[in-house]
Amino acid sequence: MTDENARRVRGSYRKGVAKRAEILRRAVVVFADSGYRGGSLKEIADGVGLTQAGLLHHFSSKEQLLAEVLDERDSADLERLGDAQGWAFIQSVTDQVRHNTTVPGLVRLYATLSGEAVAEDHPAHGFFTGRYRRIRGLMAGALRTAQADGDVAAGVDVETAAVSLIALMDGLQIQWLLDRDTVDMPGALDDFLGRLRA
Amino acid sequence: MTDENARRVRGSYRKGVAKRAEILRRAVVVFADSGYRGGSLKEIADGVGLTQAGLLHHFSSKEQLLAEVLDERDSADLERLGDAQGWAFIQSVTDQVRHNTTVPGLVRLYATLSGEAVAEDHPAHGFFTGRYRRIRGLMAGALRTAQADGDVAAGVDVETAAVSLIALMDGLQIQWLLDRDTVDMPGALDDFLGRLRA
DNA sequence: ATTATCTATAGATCTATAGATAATGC
DNA sequence: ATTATCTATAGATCTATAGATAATGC
Repeated sequence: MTDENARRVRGSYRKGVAKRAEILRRAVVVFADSGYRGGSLKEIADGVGLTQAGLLHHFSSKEQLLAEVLDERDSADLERLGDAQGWAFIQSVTDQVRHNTTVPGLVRLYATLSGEAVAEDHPAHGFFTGRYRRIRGLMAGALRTAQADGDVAAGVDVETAAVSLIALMDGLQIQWLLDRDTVDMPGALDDFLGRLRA
Repeated sequence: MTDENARRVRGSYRKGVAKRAEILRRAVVVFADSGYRGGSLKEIADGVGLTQAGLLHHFSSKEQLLAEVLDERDSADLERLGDAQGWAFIQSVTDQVRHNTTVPGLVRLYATLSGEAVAEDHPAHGFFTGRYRRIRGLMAGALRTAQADGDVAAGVDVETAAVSLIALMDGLQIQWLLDRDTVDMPGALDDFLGRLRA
């Protein structure tokens, strides 16, 4: 009875693991350029030297591929943020924004997908709703600590400032993507943060 | 020789004019919900009681329909802004944001399309690039006047403030669309403007 | 033996065009 | 007579599945 007939599962070969990672990297680029709806599996598959059917051996559906792209990017982002507290956390966010100016592809991924995902039936709708809620919480907590430390002015409403800070970053990304020479993301952010300082 | 053989052009019938306007209204809703790429002519046509081919009698292509939707919305927005100067202009912008909370469909149209349109080959790419450039100019001008009038603090860099103000509004829209109960767009905007005041 | 990948294909769409018919109004 | 709208269809896609072949590694 103990799995006498059970098919032995061997797991992925080395080649498969590498290809899977390659697909994820390519999917980021394609979804960033064309969105989820606009980007096709064939385009991603072509970019990694597979047929579209070959790609679906690694991911069972387009939706699952998107989910993995988002999860991967999300944990990478969280990792990069580190575990700084208070004002140091806010500073690490501005470092992130500065870094973002060197990776327009990733910036475009979030700008494109978050726009698409405001539709309630979009597969990433829940992801973005949860992500914003989480980031607002992190940001509000950091601002609160910074305020207690005397780094942020006493009059600042941390909940509002958290929403606004995130909104500012998102909105700057859109303008920057459309006009990179004119829009100075880190500059605008520093300016905003300067007004919050104690 | 003077148009002896030229086909006489009679122009649209009353019914046609009305249908055309109806299509434009419906296209706003569909493009807002699904974006340009995701929204189909059939969906728009169904919504106004036409076949997809019937719709294309009024607009020669999907791209032309989008262009007309954007032009129409743009002039409606400009009209609504009025001709206030200086701080009064900034105030009319906050009125607009307050009004926007009652028309989520229109908010979604811009949020969805501006995300899609960061792709350089998107038919609305040029529209949004130009639109942001124009709005930044209007906003910077109003802030400069307000500063001269003593309504905005002397230390404020109006160019940066213009970019940031627009970015804030756009970013707030995304968060608000995803979480309408949590995000207070006019509140966050007032808070930001309060920090600019003299 | 199991995984990786391919070819072929079903079944949905989608946009745009051609050509026929119905409605409108000089 | 001209506009409005329909049916039919060409020609592109797209995702997902079935089943065959090639590559990998117990």
